[in-house]
Amino acid sequence: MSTRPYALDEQIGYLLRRVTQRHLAIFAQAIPEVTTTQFAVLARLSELGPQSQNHLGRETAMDAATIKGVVDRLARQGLVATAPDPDDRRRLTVALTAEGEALFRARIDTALGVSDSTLAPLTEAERQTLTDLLARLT
Amino acid sequence: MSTRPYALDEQIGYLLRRVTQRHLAIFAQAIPEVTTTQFAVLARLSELGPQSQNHLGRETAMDAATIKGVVDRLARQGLVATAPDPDDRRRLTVALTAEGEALFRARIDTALGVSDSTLAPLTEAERQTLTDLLARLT
DNA sequence: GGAAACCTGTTGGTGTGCGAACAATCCTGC
DNA sequence: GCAGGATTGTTCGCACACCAACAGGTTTCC
Repeated sequence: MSTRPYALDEQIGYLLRRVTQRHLAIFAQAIPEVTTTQFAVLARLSELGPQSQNHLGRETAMDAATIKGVVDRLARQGLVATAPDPDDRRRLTVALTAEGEALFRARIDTALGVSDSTLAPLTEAERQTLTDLLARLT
Repeated sequence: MSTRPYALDEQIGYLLRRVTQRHLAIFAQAIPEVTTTQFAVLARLSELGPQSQNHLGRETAMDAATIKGVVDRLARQGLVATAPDPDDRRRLTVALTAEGEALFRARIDTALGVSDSTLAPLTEAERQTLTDLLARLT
């Protein structure tokens, strides 16, 4: 019967949750208009242009049920607009509105600053190391 | 007008969300009885003994509203029990049940294996580096 | 050409997370 | 000894996040 101790504070899942908490708080403080997930959707739409809702979800790492809620809330704010795809009647095309594009552009620098603030306790080299290691765990 | 590009895939928040997703999926597969947050509560109760509900929340990085829901669901499963504190009538003391203690002990090794699986793409040295860097961002 | 397989979006249910507001209780300072 | 302030737990509302089940539409492949 093994009794390896379970050090909660050293578990990767617990650390991820706590760092995420801190990051979300910094983001919400800096950019109150939208959430991190909503901003990710704006970024991808700006980068890739109009996308079907499910495809947009895959591009932003959200399942079909989640992306629907996010798109609905963005549409309610007038930041994206949806339209049926004439070529495939199952699809719903999601596009940035002028307002959504404007908000995204206006907040890019702030959003990059949020990432910097989150990583503030680390040196430049350490930030790069962390980013690289995390990218290998996706 | 600056136009620094916004590389979503390199933003710390997006990376944290994706790595967390992968970790939660591995955990749910390996330990279907409870969630990661519920397991964290079991771990802290096992480590510290009975605690007031709010204090337990602080020890597991959850606010008062969140810890209440988690404790309620654990109580519904019979893994923890709550009792009023005779010395302070505001307080609700939360304690592991025998069943909760047994489940926690029985799943410790599996839970440590979940952390290993999450970190599987990294070498031992890289895992330590990542854990140390994340710990400095809490 | 038509059945099977697949894909798209929707809905309902469960479980975090957090802010804000509230009532009850406890503590502090005068 | 008591008024003001702090703490504890609760509730409500909002926003992810995922599973499972479903209905329609499209593709594949015989």
